Amino acid sequence: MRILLVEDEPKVASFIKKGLEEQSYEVEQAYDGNFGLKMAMQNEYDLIILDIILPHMNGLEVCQAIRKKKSQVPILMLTALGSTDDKITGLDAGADDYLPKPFEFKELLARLRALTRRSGDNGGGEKLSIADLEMDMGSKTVTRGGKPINLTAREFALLHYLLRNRGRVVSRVDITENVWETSFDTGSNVIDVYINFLRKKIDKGFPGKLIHTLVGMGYVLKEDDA
Amino acid sequence: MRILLVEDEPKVASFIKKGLEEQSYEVEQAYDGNFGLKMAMQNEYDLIILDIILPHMNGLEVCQAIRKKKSQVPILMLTALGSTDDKITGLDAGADDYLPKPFEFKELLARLRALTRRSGDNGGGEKLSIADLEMDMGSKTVTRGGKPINLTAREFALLHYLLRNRGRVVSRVDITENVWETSFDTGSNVIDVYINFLRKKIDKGFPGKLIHTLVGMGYVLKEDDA
DNA sequence: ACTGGAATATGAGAATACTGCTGGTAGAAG
DNA sequence: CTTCTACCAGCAGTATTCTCATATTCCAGT
Repeated sequence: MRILLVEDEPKVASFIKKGLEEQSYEVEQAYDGNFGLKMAMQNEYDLIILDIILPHMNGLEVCQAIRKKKSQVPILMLTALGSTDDKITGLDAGADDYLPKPFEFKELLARLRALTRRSGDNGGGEKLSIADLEMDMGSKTVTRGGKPINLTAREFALLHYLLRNRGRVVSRVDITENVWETSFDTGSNVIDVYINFLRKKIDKGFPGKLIHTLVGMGYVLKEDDA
Repeated sequence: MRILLVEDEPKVASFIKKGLEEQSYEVEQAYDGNFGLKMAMQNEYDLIILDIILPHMNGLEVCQAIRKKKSQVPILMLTALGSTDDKITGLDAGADDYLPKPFEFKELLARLRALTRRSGDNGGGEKLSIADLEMDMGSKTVTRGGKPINLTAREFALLHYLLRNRGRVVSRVDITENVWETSFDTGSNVIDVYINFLRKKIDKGFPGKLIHTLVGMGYVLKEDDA
């Protein structure tokens, strides 16, 4: 879990950093707005903690700049200003939460957990399932109806993505970007082929298909409707 | 934007409801935990505002129950308790934000915007509806009166466009540009044909037509006037 | 009302796009 | 060297999209 901490007061910064590292978060720091924005643009973070009062470029501007880039990183705004109006400005600038100083460290942690829950930290022994299909992220194993299923890395990644979006239709573009991580359209049919692999391993021989095709739209992982 | 408000004090409830409706949010109410949970399960909301102190089942329990169902609706916890520990419990129970009473209404609005922005911009669980017709963008499914309706990609796109502009007349040119994405007039009648397809699927066999023709102008999706 | 021309609705089938699948290649892993 | 994985090419079957020809409806101007 990588966190970007943008805070100019060295004392506060190192306090937060230490505390977060104790919880085994990976923390990178920036000491002013400009630099913070640059780091946010160049790297991928799971969360950004942003002080409002910063040299060069204030937190609100940084926040807006990040959002303009369509980035969806959760942003936690941090500041000494406690009045309602400031909070509102912060939240409207695109922040996801707001924490007034002084705060208790455990509250920071709690809000952090709330913000990152969604982005799906798959570090720990997370388990995903649908119907009688189970995927264990920890041991990278998949079973259906108790039977273990052997998947290659790609197959696993694809199934993982489908599982994370179960019930939602995912287009080929979605899959390309999230599983193959190339935004370029190679004009190939790899995805079809892999869907076919998965079908053979997951659906074939089991009652109730899980992988469904929506022609012209994409694929869904869902239980057959009753 | 549909909001579920779970709050037992009538005064507070109606205060919030009124305020939200002024901002043209659609608000539904529940007066205790049990009922709130039931409503949350049976309907789709864009956001849930949950008081912690409730009769029958407190807000924390409701929150956990909702999360257990894998539902990702943003939840805003509301309470008189202001101490840090209570906030933490709330956030860890699966809430996305926490607002201590008394609060200023505009702060509630700001937090609301922050919470709904996220679910809105991932294009995901968006839902559109008119009368008893519902469209779920996530699973690309359409139902009328609860009955599932199968649409092809093109039909879905057309209905989506009509739904986004429900109540407004859209011309053939509008449709060509927005659904077919060609600004060129091919001189064909594809649109008529597809309107006809849609009619067969969503109007035929149901009481009350939704698709209306305005000769010389275009089409509208609207409920029959009483 | 009546009517003729324009606009829209509808049915059938051709044209097209999409998907499932097989077989094969290159390269990595063992 | 053999096996396994990732990927590509291409065909066949099928669902979808579109065209066209033919009703039907609409509406101004009698």
